[in-house]
Amino acid sequence: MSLSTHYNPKETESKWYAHWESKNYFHSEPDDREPFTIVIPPPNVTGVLHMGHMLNNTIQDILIRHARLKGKNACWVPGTDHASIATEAKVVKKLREQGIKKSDLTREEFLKHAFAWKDEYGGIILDQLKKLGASCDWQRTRFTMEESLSKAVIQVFVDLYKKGKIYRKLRMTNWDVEALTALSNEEVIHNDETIPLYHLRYKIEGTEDEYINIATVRPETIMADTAIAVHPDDPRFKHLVGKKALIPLINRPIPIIQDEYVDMEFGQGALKITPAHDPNDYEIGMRHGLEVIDSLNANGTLNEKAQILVGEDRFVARKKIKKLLEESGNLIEVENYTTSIGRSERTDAVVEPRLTMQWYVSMSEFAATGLEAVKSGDVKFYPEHMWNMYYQWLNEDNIRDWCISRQLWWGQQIPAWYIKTADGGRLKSDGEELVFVGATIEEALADAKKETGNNSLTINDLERDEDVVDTWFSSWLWPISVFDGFEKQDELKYYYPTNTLVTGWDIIFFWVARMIMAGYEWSEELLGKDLKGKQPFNDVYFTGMVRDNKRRKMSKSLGNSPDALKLIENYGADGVRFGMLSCASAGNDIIFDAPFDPETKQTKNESKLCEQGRNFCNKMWNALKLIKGWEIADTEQPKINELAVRWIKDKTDMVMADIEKNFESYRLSDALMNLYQLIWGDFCSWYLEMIKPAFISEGKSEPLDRKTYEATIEVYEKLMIALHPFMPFVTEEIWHQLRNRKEGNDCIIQHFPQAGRVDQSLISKVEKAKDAISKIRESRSSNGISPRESLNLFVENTQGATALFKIDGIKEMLIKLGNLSCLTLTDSEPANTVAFLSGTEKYFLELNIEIDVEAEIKRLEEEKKYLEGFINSVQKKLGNERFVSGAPAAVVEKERQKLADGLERLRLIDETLKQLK
RNA sequence: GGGUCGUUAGCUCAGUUGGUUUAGAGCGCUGCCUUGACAGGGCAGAGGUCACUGGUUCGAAUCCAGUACGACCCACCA
Repeated sequence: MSLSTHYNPKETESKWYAHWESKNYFHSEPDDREPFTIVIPPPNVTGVLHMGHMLNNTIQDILIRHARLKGKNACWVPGTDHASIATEAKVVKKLREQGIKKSDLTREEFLKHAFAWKDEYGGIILDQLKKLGASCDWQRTRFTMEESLSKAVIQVFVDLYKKGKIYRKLRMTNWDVEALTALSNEEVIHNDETIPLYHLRYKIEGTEDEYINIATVRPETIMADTAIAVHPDDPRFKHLVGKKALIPLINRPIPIIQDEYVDMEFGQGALKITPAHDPNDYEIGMRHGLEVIDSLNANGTLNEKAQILVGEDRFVARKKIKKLLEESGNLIEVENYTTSIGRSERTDAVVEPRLTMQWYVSMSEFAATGLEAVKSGDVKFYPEHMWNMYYQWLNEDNIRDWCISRQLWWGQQIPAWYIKTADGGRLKSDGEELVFVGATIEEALADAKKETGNNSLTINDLERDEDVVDTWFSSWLWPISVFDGFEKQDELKYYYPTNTLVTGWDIIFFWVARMIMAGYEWSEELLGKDLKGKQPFNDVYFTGMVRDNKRRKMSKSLGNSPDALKLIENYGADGVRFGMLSCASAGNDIIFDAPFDPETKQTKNESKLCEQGRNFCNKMWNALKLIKGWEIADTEQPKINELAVRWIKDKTDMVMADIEKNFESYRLSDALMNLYQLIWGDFCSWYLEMIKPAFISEGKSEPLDRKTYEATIEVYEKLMIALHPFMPFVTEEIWHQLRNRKEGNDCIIQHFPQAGRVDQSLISKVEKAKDAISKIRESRSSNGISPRESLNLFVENTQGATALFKIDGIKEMLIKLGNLSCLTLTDSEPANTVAFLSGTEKYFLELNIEIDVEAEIKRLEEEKKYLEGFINSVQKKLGNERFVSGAPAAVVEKERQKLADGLERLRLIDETLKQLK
């Protein structure tokens, strides 16, 4: 069988993925092995794979495959998130395109459409993960809105309510006027925007031409003003305090009050107070007992309380009122002003502060638990400094209660009921609506009967809260609920706590912190004394954000993200995995190198790093081709091969120790580089050249001895297993090409190579030989001698040289890789040669050409200069009494050795220079 | 306003708790090498006063302080 010159990832990848799945290698069931568990950060069910997912999931797959090769019971649970706002927005948009309005549908009808949408588009992203090679246990695929997970949400809600940790309250919240729902603070993205700042004057009541001036960016809200505030210490306004000002256009009088919140320096020094439309104004209003006038509808249009411009959208109203104010003479000036504007993360609508009744989770206890979990080391962060950000979110000064209700349909409906009254309202007590929380309506009814003493109540008298809970209120249970842990604990007992969470730092509070809190809240209740730890995961590996070469976050709207699937098509999944990883160290944002095409204004689906990954696959493929092309004979193993085999085995073992260390500290890109250099550099460039049989004639070469061949295959196998977590497809393919395998003997389930004992002195001797070979090549190169021309080489007969060449195979190695006709120890400097140093050995290469003595002298003098500088620095160190007495003996000894070597080298150069001159 | 991270070769980054000769990798660049595994390749080479200023130390890219620049997070912003 002949192999093509280029590795073909396409066929190979689909072939092996199907094979692994058919063998059920990704599936995990509890058994007596040690588990290694990862739960996927569930992507949005309607999402498509982007670069962030690629990075994230590549890392998870590496950890899972590594654990599997280490003999652990590896379990990677995949799934998707229902992403309430984003998905609902998409569904609404699609229905609108079909001419269906959400408001014309019942809740049930809408959900039917939403689920139909989910069934059609949901899961695309999971199929895309398969292309990447993700070895998820697909039989365990979960969805945050499926029955079991929804039941858990309800159970947890009821539990927290009973524990007094959930409450309902009227508060100023962030309102998304497009999605028509409240948002949590974290769902609002603040960015600086430049907008007009309007300076207005309000006439003082009872005067003809006295005014008080204010500045506002929201003139359309003036009709809801209920006061003007000035600073108590501000002399400019002292005489106005207690008087009333008239709101322009509608002439409603409002009091002028004093409050320390006002910044005297800003704008006009006086502040209009609009309690319904600004959180700070609301606070001030509360302090002064001001009326709250809400002049905006939920959809952002002005209502009848505004008296004018009723029905206009707030931004249209802003433009129109500017004109009206101008006409009425109340507009003083308009200036451009840069301020931060909050927009909805999901719909990009400018967020409106709005006073609404919402459900909250009380966070102070949760936050303390969350902090302690990380502080105590139960949960470890990689990189560690993420603690700072975590602390900043959770410390008692910053923590805020979590608004969990959303005015949407796509999500788990809040399990709370109210008692309907005859007039269509809800039964109140002390002005507050009576509410009953229970897992079922019957439970709520029982409570209602008890509380009201009215035993004639039936379920028909109850109406359920319309709202659903925040998506994160289901995903914070993910590490428990994916194992159905709230219903039964058999699997939870085995898999919990999970091992590593791999996620972006941007959701450290949204998700990571809350999962930790949920873990501490419920795991012990569920697992009791069998608990292995309350934390949902032991380690959190934070990936960076993937950015473009201008350091902008990659996003669809900017067009600066390459198409993830196209990249896989172009470079193979292994190539892309290599590319992603080689620029990703934990916690640092990664700058992905895809070039920008100014013509299409899109990022090209090209990447130098992925190309390098593809080339690496090709390199390994061709090494395989070389080995498989050799004829094997039962001949005696030549000394050079024996040495080469010993060296590559030791070198491999040595690197395996580094790799293991790097895995332990999540230095995955370092581990990959270790392997890259070992395979490409040591194995291909050096080892294979050392053992490569001599060429005889066209298409024919000497046979290779069987012993070397077997050893080579063994080493190559080891390399493939070690590389498998990073590049699973190419390694599986080569694994099968290396030998005829029995059914089920696959790379994915081998044992990860152990680091063994290593003969350091052997390794360093071969390194010396390699150095001498490079120097021979350099001499050729700089003197214009072809590598094909065999040359004579002499070595100065010293103790060091004898020791080196005593090693079986070293001499042959130099002859073979340096293309020498002979290598001779000599006591005198041979004529017509160029000299070079390797270590403290002095070599003389016979070039068979006229030697340019001048150039040679120049070269040596440069080397001498460098050496003198070096010796000088070492001598200075050793001449320092405090160094010699203060530094560890080993360090001093090393310096002495450095000096001795340096001096010896200097002597040798001087010697040659003298001869040349 | 509070905080975090970063600044090392033209570019993207390592540098594992201060000592591996006077700092490494990949890409890019330069020279040479094409019928013999691989041009998606080979060999060799050029390229860095480790942002700056002080300090600690026998010794600093590495530790400390300050400065500058950049990125980000939180809060506030009429």
